[in-house]
Amino acid sequence: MTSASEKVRVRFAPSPTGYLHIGGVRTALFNWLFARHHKGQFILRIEDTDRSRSTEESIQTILDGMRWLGLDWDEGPVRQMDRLNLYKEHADRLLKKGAAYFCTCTPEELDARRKEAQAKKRTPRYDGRCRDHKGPLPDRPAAVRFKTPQTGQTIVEDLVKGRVQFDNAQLDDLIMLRSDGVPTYNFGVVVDDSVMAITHVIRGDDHLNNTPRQIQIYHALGYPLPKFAHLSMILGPDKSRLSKRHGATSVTEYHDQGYLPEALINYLARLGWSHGDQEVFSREELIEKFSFENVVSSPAVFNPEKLLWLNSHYIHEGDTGRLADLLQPFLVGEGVAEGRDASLLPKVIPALQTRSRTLVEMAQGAACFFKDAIEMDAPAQAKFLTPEIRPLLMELIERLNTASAFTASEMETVFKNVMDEKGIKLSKLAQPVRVALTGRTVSPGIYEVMEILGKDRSLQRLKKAIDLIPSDITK
RNA sequence: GUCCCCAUCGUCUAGCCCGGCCUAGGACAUCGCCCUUUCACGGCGGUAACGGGGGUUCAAAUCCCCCUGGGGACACCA
Repeated sequence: MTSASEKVRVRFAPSPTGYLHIGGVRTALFNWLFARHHKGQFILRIEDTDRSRSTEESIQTILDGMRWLGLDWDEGPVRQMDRLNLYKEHADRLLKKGAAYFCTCTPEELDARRKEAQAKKRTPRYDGRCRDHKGPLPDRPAAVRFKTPQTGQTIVEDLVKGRVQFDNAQLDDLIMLRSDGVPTYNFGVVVDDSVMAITHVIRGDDHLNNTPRQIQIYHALGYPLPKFAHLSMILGPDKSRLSKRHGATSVTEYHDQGYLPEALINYLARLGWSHGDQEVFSREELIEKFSFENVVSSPAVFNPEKLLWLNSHYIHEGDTGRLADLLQPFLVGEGVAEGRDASLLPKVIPALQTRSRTLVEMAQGAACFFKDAIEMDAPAQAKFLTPEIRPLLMELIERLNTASAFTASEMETVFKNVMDEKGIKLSKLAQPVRVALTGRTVSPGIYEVMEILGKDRSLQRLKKAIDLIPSDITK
């Protein structure tokens, strides 16, 4: 598709003003997939020119998130604040050409005019009053504005949206350099994308309106245009732009809630892109199959349920050893002392894989195998550890004591015998035992649980459970 | 207020570009059944959509126009 001479170079350019947003991740992912598909380069650029809001901490969060998801970059992170002279040089070029000019309007003045326009329901727009200012350079701090062509049209050929037309009369003169010499977004991107030889600008479609202005800057600078691809927004359930009030929107939260990176990647890839009816994709398949041909142009509602389903899918299929590693911190989170009885993990994890949708759930289910004192779920206790079950449990303990071996199959035999003799169903016995042994109503198969726990701990817990049963004075 | 984008089941989407194979397919969720003398997993089946109106055409989810609805942008934020 793309010849070797025009090697694909794309970039993800977040502004470090907060956490790494799920929408940002999707943009990063599409960039990354496109780069990897074309064996091109993926570059990370930090757009930190908003000095009041950018933080080091945020940069760190972004890098961590990218690493967690395996979105590795080939160059960077490049920081815009490290290259101020680059923007200044470019601004000077335009100033010299007469394609830009100094503007001495103060932010306060501009703000007041804008507010007034909005109040009068008029289009807020810079009126160009400094545009034709002649004479000596201003003696007070001045911003540099771009002299946007006021006639004709600018056409954006977009890989996702198609051909989009804008009247230049619609555009006003944007500020390129603030009065302190720091570039604004629209100027910074153009300079950097040009200098960094970016071939495809893939970003959120909230930037589509900025594109004609940027195209004019490319023209003025004499730089070739990259290809553009504007991805539709990710929406919340109420169809407004996905934000914090819709729930978790930061990658960190998904990590902390026990999601697997491959689940998030898979989910986000399918949000706005498809490959026929396929739902589950490995990273390699994604790289192989990704193309803008199949990127959808309409916005998509974020569906946490489906993400959860994918996560459970990947947990079901996951490699035990890897899951064991990933689970570790979550076990600690459940109060299991670090590095404890790690030898049980190879048995515990497979037993829990089909009943855990997240690593948090898995850790919750696993905790009872590692702790001395289990946490008893109160409703479960009330429901299943009842006086009428006491004799059955006592009988069971008796039999287990004399069981030849403490294996799952032997357990089954013991249970069978009790059931036959007492004429009860397994469900009658299994749930109370489950609660006694794990403190919960959901656990691996009950025989399996006993085998993993072993004879001593199993019997101990059963006895303890009997002690918890209220005495049967009413009967 | 101006400009831009978008419009298939509740949700993600296939189909649309190159009209007929669409009595519109898949997935998540939901409902029901089955499997399991345990909790899950799993299997099977059901409910559910082309926003409205005009064209064009023998034929429109598919092409054109309008309306409506939703989203976004209009900063010395990005």
